[in-house]
Amino acid sequence: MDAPFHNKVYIEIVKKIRYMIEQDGLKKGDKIPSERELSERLHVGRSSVREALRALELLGLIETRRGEGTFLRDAKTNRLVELLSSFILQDEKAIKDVKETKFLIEMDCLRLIIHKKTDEKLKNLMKLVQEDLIQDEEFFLNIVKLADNHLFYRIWLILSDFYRSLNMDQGPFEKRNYEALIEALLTSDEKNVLEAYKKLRKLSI
Amino acid sequence: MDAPFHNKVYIEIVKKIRYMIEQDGLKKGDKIPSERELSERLHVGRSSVREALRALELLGLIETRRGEGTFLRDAKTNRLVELLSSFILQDEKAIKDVKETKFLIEMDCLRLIIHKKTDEKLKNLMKLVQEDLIQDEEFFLNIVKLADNHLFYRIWLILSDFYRSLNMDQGPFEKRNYEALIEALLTSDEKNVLEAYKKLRKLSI
DNA sequence: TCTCCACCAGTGGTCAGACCACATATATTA
DNA sequence: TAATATATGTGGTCTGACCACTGGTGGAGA
Repeated sequence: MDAPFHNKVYIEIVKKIRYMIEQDGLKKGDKIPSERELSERLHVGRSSVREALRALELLGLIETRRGEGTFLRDAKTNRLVELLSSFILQDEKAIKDVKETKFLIEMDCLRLIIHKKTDEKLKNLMKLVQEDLIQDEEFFLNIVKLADNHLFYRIWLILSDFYRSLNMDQGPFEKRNYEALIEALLTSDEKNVLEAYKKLRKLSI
Repeated sequence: MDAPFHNKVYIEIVKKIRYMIEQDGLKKGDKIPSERELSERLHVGRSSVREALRALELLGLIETRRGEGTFLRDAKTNRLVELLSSFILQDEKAIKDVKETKFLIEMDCLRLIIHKKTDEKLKNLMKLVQEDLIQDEEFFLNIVKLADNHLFYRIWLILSDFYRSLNMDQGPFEKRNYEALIEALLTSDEKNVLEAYKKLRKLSI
């Protein structure tokens, strides 16, 4: 119906749904119109609407509950990773890239933190470590958040999912390394910070 | 039909397609069975097959050509990053984050290059600069490629697109800054490299 | 014989309608 | 009032029907 010229209908629908979400200011957990309603409002067949929704679902951007409806989802836990990893990550190089990218971004975040006033929050994080309340992934989730760069945050989340799905042996959680990293951050000395990080990650470079 | 217990049919189909690809040893570019054939072989409706295929398509794992068929794509050009940009980046048009991220990634790539044997290619790049054949964007495209991390490459491409669309005033292309950056890279000294970069980008930090 | 072109089968793209399974709200009944 | 039955709305799936496009094939014409 809509654009037989170039784009496929379901792609148009994806865009329109995204636009709709933006317009109506929908948040995570909010309900989006039913398939039948979308079908009518957009003047397309329900099957096309479903193709768009299924794609978005596979990406983890929406969640459908039979008998209830379709809801926006917190993109944090997405199946995207599972899928892509099973299709892509056989490649040695790709795995290496994921790891490398994740570590480099973590280092960038550390650098960003140095130039911000985050002592208070760092001390809170320190407490969490000392009280054995968090481990590696959550620790760096906090770090990345402190860096206050939403893009890095999103990218890191995906990479972290990937990384987890690789089931790489990380060795035990050595608390003192994490404590040392925070201490280094509190000194605001880049060199110290990076050294602490490399020790934590057992990197040589 | 298949698993009425919990899983949705289209998810099962995704899995089976993946299995099929593995079994038949299909490579990128190869054709996968037609929608109708899959429908028969898997004993499901064609619409369910399509939902699965559309999802895989949106992920960039397959490519469909009307009148021809459905083909496996080079998984290396996955949509990981495009997804980030179209759904997540759009929400928070944090211009500052885009700029910051782009620059940090460029610096990461520079660091990566230092540890690789790329002198030859750097010298070629130097020639291009000297002969006025390239400007900023293409210059850094080369740099990012040299870093040899596909993930960074994809991310940078998106950021670069976005950055360009922001129409930020970059000032004139000062050739000598780019030449100096390459020279610094040839010295393999991280400090020199980063200083050259910061001068080029007029960064203070 | 060779070349060109119309035709046809196969493929993806889309729509409409019909069920089913499930969840919730509403009306009915004990 | 509380428990139950019904109605309605939702996603899940299948079927069959077209359309638009591609590529090959076979026949007409040179």
